[in-house]
Amino acid sequence: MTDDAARARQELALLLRRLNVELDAVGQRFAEVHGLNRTDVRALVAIMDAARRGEALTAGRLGEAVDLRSASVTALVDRLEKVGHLRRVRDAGDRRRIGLEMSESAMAAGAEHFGGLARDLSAAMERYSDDELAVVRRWLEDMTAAVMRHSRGEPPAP
Amino acid sequence: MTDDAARARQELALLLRRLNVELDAVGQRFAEVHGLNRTDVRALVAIMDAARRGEALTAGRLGEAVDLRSASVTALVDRLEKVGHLRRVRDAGDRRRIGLEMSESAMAAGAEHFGGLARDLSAAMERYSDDELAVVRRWLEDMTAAVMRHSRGEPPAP
DNA sequence: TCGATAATCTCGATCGTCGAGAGATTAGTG
DNA sequence: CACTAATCTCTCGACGATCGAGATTATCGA
Repeated sequence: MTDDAARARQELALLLRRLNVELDAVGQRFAEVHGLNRTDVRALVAIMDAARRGEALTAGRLGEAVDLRSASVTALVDRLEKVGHLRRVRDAGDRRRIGLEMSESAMAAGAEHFGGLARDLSAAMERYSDDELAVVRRWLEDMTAAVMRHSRGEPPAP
Repeated sequence: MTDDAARARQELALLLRRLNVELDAVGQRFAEVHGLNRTDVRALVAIMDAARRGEALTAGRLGEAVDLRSASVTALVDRLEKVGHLRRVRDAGDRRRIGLEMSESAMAAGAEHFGGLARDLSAAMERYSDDELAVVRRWLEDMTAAVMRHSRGEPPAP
């Protein structure tokens, strides 16, 4: 491979990092607008994702999703419930469990903010052909796989 | 546009978010391995980036880079200096200023961890042609621009 | 019923962040 | 040259998020 090609790939890695930073800023902005901290946003996103899959997250599973201990989850849910983003709902089947349901207002705010971003991104992709988007898709999947392997300390190429 | 095309673009947005999460996990892992918190890592990255540009970050500019007040920057630099990742160096020209220099060990640890990731990513790009990488590059730049516009509350398309 | 298990909550302590203000140094002005 | 304003960093006290340990409530099997 040429030096040019190597440099081009390094530049892509830097561009990806830049995009990563900007995407983080979107979450940051959402947090500031709604008076939330980073963990609160991650929790709401986790609950929304679960809802999209048709599951109702329990307090315990939320703790796993955002990597917090039970004491912190209680405080987290207290915060979000106090400002009306969340409801605690005792599970009818297993009454030890606490189901977490997002309020309509929080759902709407999330959809407005992040859904709006998804729309903007989608609109920015309109100028791309199906073939081009297929290349991007493959690249995203390959990069994700490479990052996951790196995170687990596994050797690079498959 | 067809529904299929719209769904394909939404899937790309989701893939991007997934990759974003995995990249965050890499930073998280680095933090855990070295006993640092998230802010500490962001600070070290900011200092490394500045060093790569040939600048020596001052305490004030570091605060701007990671969005912390001066009191927090002092505590941050205290932490990093205590474990030997950083040195305070009084600026000779303006003796109010404190220059921040990374220690060789911290620089090496960062290069090993994040440089290794960059290598893995680069290796995963070897299977792509120049044309394909050009498409990805354009896409990354377009997405970054779209995200930045969205963050500033500006209308989507250029 | 009773002990084991599971899910959640309470309490006290620790750590990161902030606002306000102090101390030190420089730049500008008469 | 003195004096004031501006700039940069640090100190102090307070607040909030998180954690570990243990208590509480509910379920299940013997």
